[in-house]
Amino acid sequence: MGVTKTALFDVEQNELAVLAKALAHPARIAILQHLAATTSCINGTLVQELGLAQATISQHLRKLKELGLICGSIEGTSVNYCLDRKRWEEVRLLFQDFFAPLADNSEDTLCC
Amino acid sequence: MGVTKTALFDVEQNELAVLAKALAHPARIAILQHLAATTSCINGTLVQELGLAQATISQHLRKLKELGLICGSIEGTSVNYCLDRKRWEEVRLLFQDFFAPLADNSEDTLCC
DNA sequence: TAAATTTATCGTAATATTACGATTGATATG
DNA sequence: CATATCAATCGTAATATTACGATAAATTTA
Repeated sequence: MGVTKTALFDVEQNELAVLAKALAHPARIAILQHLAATTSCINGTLVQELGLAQATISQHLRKLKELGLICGSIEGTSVNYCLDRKRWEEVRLLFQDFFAPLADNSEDTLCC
Repeated sequence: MGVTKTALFDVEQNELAVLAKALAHPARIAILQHLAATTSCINGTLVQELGLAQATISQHLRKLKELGLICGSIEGTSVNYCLDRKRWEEVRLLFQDFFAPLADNSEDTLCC
């Protein structure tokens, strides 16, 4: 036990959950915000800015890379990371669609 | 070790991460989608629909309740759950703002 | 080539999450 | 009141996540 029962849910539900998991850590939120603001950065910069160990940052970057949210290109001895804007837009729309259904009929309060 | 270093990040980053964690499981996505579609439901219905054990569903519901996304009102021997629409809207805007910064300038591709 | 610099990966410890059976507590019904 | 019904909680096992030191791999520079 202790393992998510992926088979019980549909593709969209699993995809959303996996993406949410990628956002489920303040360091990864911070990394993405930083990339969105500066259009690029290197691992070393993040280590100084975030205050986590180099190995830890690298681990977070790998997770974001696995989901296609970012990519890195080697530049000398360092690596230049940036957002994958196409993927970013894709994910943005997925979350938008998830939250949309309730955006309009907010007048009837039901049990809350 | 193994515990998230919350103190290193600002309030918004931590809040987003905590909310993302709430969405980081397909069962909770499914529950929220269901509540958004039907305006209310009971634990028992979800047990049948999702195929997870009653205790597991209850655990997921508690997590969503803790974040204020849903609430339940007792109705006989069962509990009627529904979305907290005000909170839902709040969270929707938080994610919208998070994804917004990159929504426009998608023409320059950089390293990706 | 040797040393320095930078990132990735390995190994490991601490903690969190997921899942479920069993039990408890609360309300309805006979 | 006894029993049935339904959800919450407890206890526990399996797995995942987070963090970091140490080491490896790759590239630049002296």
